[in-house]
Amino acid sequence: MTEEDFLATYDPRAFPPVAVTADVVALTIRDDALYLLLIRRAEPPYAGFWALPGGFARPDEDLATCARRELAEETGLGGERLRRVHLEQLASYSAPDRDPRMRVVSVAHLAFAPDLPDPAAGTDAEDAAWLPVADLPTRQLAFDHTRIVDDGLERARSKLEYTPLATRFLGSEFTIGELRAVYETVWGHALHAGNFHRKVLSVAGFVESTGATTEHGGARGGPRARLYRAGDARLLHPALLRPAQEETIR
Amino acid sequence: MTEEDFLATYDPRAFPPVAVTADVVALTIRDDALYLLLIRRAEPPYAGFWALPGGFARPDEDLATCARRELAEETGLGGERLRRVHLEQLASYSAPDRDPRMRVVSVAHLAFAPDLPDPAAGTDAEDAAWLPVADLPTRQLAFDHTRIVDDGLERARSKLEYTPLATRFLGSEFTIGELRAVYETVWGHALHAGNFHRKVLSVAGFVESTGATTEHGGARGGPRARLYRAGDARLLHPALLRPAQEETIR
DNA sequence: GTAATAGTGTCTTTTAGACAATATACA
DNA sequence: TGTATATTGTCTAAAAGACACTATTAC
Repeated sequence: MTEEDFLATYDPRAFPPVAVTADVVALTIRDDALYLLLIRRAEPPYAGFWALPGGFARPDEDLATCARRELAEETGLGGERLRRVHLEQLASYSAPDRDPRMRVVSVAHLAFAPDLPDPAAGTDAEDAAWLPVADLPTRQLAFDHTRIVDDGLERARSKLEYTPLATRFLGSEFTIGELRAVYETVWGHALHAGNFHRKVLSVAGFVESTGATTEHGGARGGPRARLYRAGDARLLHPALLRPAQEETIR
Repeated sequence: MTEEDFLATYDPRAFPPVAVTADVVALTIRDDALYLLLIRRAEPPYAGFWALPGGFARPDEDLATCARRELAEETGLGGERLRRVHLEQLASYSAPDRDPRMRVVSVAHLAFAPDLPDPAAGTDAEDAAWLPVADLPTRQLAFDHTRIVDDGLERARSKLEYTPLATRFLGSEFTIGELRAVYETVWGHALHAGNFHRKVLSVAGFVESTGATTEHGGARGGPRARLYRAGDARLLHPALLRPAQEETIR
């Protein structure tokens, strides 16, 4: 053990300063497309670039709390509606040069939200917006946020497979067709309506019936659909797997 | 936006100091039991307690590098043998009071290693040891390390389901029976030998034959077994699922 | 020989997926 | 009326799991 190591064990203050931020990859679905909450940076570094919402942890809060606070501030959301947003830790990003100002370790989080009002209304009018994920390849995000978003999207796709979190993109009551639209939007391809329907109902605790149906049929015709709410399962068993993509396996 | 927030955006140095450590939940298998690498702390806080190996990130290294360095230092491992150890990020732990000295955010990592020589030999003879995971309930670990270990164990169990990482607990060549023993040890229950055998061989890229067999049969009899090495799959498809435990689903 | 293990065969059950049919409601 | 959608039915294929059997080797 070097003397430096010993000192480190003995007193962490001996080490150079590090800042820790919580950043949030917040996803929602609008018009059958996936949207991501982004903030346009006003100040350098990366002034003018879009970046993930996030900020430095306050002394008295853990990073999950920090992430939820940042999300509340940027979306203008609060109370029950904020509580319905799913928030989980994604991963930490710690490349020494990822922020030119100083050493900043980011603990990224992933959020699933139902369609929300546009931000900035209630907030201090920063330039915050829900942008279509499909447009991201044409934009360069600040810092390493492109990588973080990619990781978040992959985690989201994966989470829909074995958890009931797809329901978090919807209101408290929804139809099987709306739930299928969430899967199709996040996974990016069409699913067979009949098989999906049967599968969802066969997984214990995924959804439970409300007994009611929609007021009207679909916009382009069709019968009224039954309404469901999220069930009590935390995991889907058996899971709802994406068709295997050979590329991702090897 | 409060002035404090603005300042934070503008200059992270305005925030109180935080230290960032990489801690490692390093697992190995000995005698059909799961072992965890622990360090006995010499200094307060938690002097005399067992703790996860870990330490503060140096200015020029990211946390994965830091975790691998810590693992190398504590195991006395290096070169090819260290490279064969699987290391992945687990999660970050950030409760404000998790370290009484100051704010310390830990980015925990998870490592799978083949059976290794006992530590301390080559190193600076700290009190480091591989301890049976089964004994942990009787020990109180330092800080929030019990929680971190629990999360690591659950991640390990889950990873064996859909990745070929079980092979990382073994040498470069192994029998199907040895691979099955890894699953049985990590999952904590017996598997059907015949069905496991067929399943492993049926998953593309999980293992590939070396053409050779073991020199001798099993210690208690039986034919020589064929030898395999890890294949090129990164994911198992279809996955090798644990029997569903009703408790974990709800 | 006895016992244990490797590896294979076979059958049943579960699940996934393709495809079809029917009923409902919008335009 | 024509079309889109919800829901259910049916059949096939893939996979999981139970169980049995043979061959090989340690002792």
